[in-house]
Amino acid sequence: MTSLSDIARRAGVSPSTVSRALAGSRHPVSAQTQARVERAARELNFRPNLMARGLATSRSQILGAIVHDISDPYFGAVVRGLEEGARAGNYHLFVCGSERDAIRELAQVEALMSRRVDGLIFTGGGIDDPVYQRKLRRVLADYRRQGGVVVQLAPAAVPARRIEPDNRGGTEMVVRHLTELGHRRIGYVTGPAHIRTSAIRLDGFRAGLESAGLRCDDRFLAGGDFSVDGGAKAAAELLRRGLGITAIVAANDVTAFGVLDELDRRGINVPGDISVAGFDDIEAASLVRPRLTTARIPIAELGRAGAEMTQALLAGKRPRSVVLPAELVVRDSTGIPPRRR
Amino acid sequence: MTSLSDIARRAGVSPSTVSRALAGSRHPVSAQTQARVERAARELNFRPNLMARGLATSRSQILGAIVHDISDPYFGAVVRGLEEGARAGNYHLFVCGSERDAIRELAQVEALMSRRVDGLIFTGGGIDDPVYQRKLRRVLADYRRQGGVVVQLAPAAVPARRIEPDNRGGTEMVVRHLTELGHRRIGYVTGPAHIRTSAIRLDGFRAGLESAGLRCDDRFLAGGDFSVDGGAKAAAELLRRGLGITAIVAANDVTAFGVLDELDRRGINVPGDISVAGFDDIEAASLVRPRLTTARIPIAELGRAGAEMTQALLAGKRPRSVVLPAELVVRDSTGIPPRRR
DNA sequence: CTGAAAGCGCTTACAG
DNA sequence: CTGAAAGCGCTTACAG
Repeated sequence: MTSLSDIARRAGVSPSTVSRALAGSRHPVSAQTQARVERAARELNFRPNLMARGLATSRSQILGAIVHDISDPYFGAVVRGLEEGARAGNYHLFVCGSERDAIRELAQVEALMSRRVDGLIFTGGGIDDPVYQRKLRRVLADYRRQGGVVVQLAPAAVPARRIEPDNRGGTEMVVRHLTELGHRRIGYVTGPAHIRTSAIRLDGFRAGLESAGLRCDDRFLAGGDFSVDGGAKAAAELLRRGLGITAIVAANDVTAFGVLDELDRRGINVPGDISVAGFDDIEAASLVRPRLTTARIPIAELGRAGAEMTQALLAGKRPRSVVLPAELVVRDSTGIPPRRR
Repeated sequence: MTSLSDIARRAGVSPSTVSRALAGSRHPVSAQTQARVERAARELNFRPNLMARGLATSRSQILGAIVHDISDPYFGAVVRGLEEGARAGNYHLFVCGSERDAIRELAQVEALMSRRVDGLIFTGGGIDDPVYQRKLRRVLADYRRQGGVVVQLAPAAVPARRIEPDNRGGTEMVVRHLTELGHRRIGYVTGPAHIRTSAIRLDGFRAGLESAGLRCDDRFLAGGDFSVDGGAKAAAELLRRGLGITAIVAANDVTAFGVLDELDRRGINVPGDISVAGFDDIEAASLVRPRLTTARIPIAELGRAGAEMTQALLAGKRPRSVVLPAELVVRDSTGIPPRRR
């Protein structure tokens, strides 16, 4: 592996000068020397060792992202945005999956800290668990003390700068859409119980019902986990309860896909018999049939903005936390309730 | 930031000993010392600086993966498998998107090399472009010379150990399925022209037709790019040509979704009027309507196996390249051709 | 089993 | 504008 000193020798200058010429230092270098060094570097195919540079500068130029599930299309889109934003600022991106597990998430944070990532980005909702939160809080305090910054692109379980979608408002909008269509018996499939996002979207659901003068009966709630399977099972459960439901709101699109699938399997027409709505507006939402009504979040933009906010923090700026509005997208999966049941 | 020497001081031993105690060295350490060091490390909340370790050992314990598009569900699943496999071997994973662009891919490879990743994994098909290939070949030679290993989870454009799905055989199977149903006029939507995978799947398509005694007319081919939009446009193009097509095979599922969407928009019944099939069997394939007939690849397993092969190579083993068989999954999007046109 | 020393490949005050 | 020197935080022969 060719190193700085190899270039130095070939260019007939000192390693210090090579470093300054190649690493874009603010220290002046004569045009002639600059050219000679660049030439030598090119000829020797020099690739600076970024671990060495990182050690010397105590800046890794790496951003660490923790996602709940890398194969979930929502996180895929977020990561895409993050990568764009990171690349634009000359950062690399580490992606770690937590599987929404507190232990694993802590392990990933520790690992990222050992890699000395400059910024930590939590892309999913925080985990509601006091023990975990206490530990995380302590670890992040350490991290900040050493100069790290942390950003969360979802409701946080510990203090952190945030860019988050309007989970509550978005869900309320979806519910309002349904109540305005005339629905009164609306079921809800939650997200995983221990994730903050789930709680907030559920709040939105309740608020939506209330503002339509409806009360929220717990029997209309079924537990999901942001997966297709979870959605299908929850839909089955809601039907089993025989509540005369005319609409089902799912905590996210993926869950809604499971609901649609289960209803289809049972020959229940959507939206003729039951309306279905989701949350997120991932690409597949307009590919399923019927096309899914949902609350749209600008997912990739969320990622890009997250990377930018992280870099702003690293640059010493004080960006404010922001809430991104959700937008109702009405497609074919919602309609007026059936005449009578 | 607390370092090895801090621990050493607190435990009353030398940094060398701390290193040996904490990094799982094969060098013996007395049980007593071991305990004292571990205690000190715990008390001081020690997190070893992996950049420093990497610099000293010239092993980063990082695997670098290059994907065509991180938000594509296929690559999402591959990355998930890769991460599992990497974690199992105590490696971290860097993920970089190339957008199927030769320039950007080369830049990502260079970046990963600068990070001194131990292994390089190309997850998508190689790019068919002589200039790019020459450059890549040279860069990879450098990389291997410095101890790096490279694995490709798809048809490679340059020499590399591979684990690849049976792209040709899988496509042939899909075509055979259609010809056995009675289809004779079958359209094909290709993948991006410069990607090797596209060429091989197209070969499979042609071979499938031939073995059914049909000849492949280029008018039945339309160019796609592995995107929904590309699939939709290609379907429109095929219809515009008025060839009396009764089936469309798409180079991948995502493309097939676009085809389905376009046909639906035009009120063309699938599979009543036209059958549609894809390739990959990503999760969404069974969520669209009609459910998509496709050739299944064990995507996440491919990723896991890729990470394992990379580690095997790093351990000095000589694993053999393997082809993973594809499996025909018949769902609702294919059926017998309509009586007459 | 333990430690002192050199080295990994960079950067950056400091001196000139 | 250039260079010598020290340092970043580890590991690992080498000596004992």
